[in-house]
Amino acid sequence: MKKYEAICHEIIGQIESGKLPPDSLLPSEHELMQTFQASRDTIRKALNLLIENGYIQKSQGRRSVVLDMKRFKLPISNIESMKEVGKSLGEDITTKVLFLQKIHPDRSVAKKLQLTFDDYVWMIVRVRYFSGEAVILDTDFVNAALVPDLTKEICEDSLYEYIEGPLGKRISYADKIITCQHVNNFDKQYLDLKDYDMVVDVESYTYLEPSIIFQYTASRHRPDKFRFEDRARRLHSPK
Amino acid sequence: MKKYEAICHEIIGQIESGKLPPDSLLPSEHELMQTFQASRDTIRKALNLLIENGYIQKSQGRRSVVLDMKRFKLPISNIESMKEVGKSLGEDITTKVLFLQKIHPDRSVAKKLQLTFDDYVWMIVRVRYFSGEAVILDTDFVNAALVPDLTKEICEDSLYEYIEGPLGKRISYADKIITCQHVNNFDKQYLDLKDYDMVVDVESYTYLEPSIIFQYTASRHRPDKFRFEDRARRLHSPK
DNA sequence: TAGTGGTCTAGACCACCGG
DNA sequence: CGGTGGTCTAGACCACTAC
Repeated sequence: MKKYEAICHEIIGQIESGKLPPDSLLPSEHELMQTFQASRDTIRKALNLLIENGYIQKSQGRRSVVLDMKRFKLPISNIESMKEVGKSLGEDITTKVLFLQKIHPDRSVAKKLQLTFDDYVWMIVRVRYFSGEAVILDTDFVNAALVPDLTKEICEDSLYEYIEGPLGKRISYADKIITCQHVNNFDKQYLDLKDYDMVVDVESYTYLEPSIIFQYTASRHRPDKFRFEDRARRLHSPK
Repeated sequence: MKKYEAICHEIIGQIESGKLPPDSLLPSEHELMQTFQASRDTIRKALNLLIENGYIQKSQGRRSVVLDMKRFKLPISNIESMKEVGKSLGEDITTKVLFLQKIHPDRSVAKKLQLTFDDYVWMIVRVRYFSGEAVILDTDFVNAALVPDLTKEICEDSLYEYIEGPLGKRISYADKIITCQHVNNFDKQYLDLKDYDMVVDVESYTYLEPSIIFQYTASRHRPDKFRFEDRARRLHSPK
C-alpha cells in the first residue's frame, strides 16, 4: 500500500475509534512528519485524502479540524455497485434480471455510447428489491465490444465486480443526471409503486480508464426510497 | 493569482476555445513544465484542479485526456447562490422574501445548528420564480451570532455575496441531502404546483471556514424544475 | 525500451492566525 | 511574534503503457 494511503488510514482509524473526536485538532503537519517518518508532501497527500472523504477540514494558519461524519452513512456521489451499497447499508437488497440480450443499439443508445448501428450492446433490465419490495428499475446498455460475455449470474451478482475482477478493467468516473419524471408503463408493470405517480430518474454514463464510455444506465427509483447525499465544496474564483 | 491556478485557467481556456478538443491528449507533464516554466509539482497541482472540475482524466503511463464538458453547464454540485445559478443559466430568476425575522430556534433547528434555545437565528422564507412561476420554496435558518444584521434587500439579492463580501467570511462547504416528499400546505400555498403532489426536498447544512455551521436550509422544488448533475469518481479501495 | 504519470524526499519562502 | 498551512522548486526512483 502507498505510504500516504497508509497514513490516511491510520488517521481514519484514530477518528473512528474516537481517539480524535469531532471538533478536535489534528497534530501539525510538522508533527505528523515525525510521527510517520514521512516528508511534508506525503503528509499533505494523506490529509488531502481525508478532506476528499469528508473526515477533516483545513484552513490556513490553523490546525486541521476533525469533522462529524455521523450523518454521512451513504455517499452516492461515489460510484458504487448495488452490492456495495447494500453491504454498507446493511439492507436486504436482492436483484432480479428481467432481460439480458446482446442487441444492436437503437439510435438513441448508439449516440449515448458513441457506437454505430452495426455494433452490439448488452441490454440488461434489472429490478432491485429492498426488503422484498420492487423499488428500483434499472435499464443498462453496455458496449459489448468491451464486455463480451455476460450472464444472468453476473448481472444478479455485481457487474462492476466482474469488470474490475476477471476482465481486469478499471472504472474511472460516471456522469449522473437526476430528475423527476412521471411513471411510465414499465415502471407500473415492474415496480411496487403503491400510489406514487412519479419516479426519480437517475441517468448514468459510466467510463472505464482512461476515458472510454462503456455503459449507459437509466435507473428509476420509487420516490420514497430515493436518497442522495453529497458534500459540495465552494469554488472560490481566483482573485 | 497562484501559479498553478493560472496554469489551470490557461489550459481551461485552451479547452474551451477548442484548441484542445474533447478526446485529445494534453502535452506531457515534462512538456508543460517547459511551456509554463514551472516545476513538476506545480504542473501536477494545476492538472489536479482540472480533474476536480471535470475537464480532464488522467491514467498512469498515458497522457491526460480532455473530457467532453458539454453536458455540464449547470453544476449544482458546487455551492452557488441562486444569483450565481441564474447568471449561468441565463434564466429569468427572481426572489421574493415572504418572511424575515430574528427568533429563538425550536428544538429541531437548535439541534441542526448546534445552538441552545437562548440563541437567536434568522428565519428566512423565500420563493424563487423561474420565468414568473413560483417553483422553489426556501426556508433558511441562519445563526444570528455569525450574521447579526440581515435585511429584506440582502435576502432578495444574495445572502452568500453579503457574507463573503461585507462580512468578510468564507463559505467552506455544504452537506446536501436530496429526497422526494409529498407536498405540504406551505408548498401548496406558495408554489405554482400545477397538479404535482410531490416535491424534491434539498436539505443543506452550510459551513463557514474553518468548519462552523451557520445555515440550515430546506429547499422544496417543483419536480419538473428540478435537475441535478454530478460527475462521480470511483474510489478504488487500497490493495 | 522509451516515455509517461505516480510516489517520495528535502528544503525554501510566503500568507495567515493566534497570542 | 512564532506556529501553521499554502506554494514552489529540484531531483530521485518506481509502475505502467505503448511500441
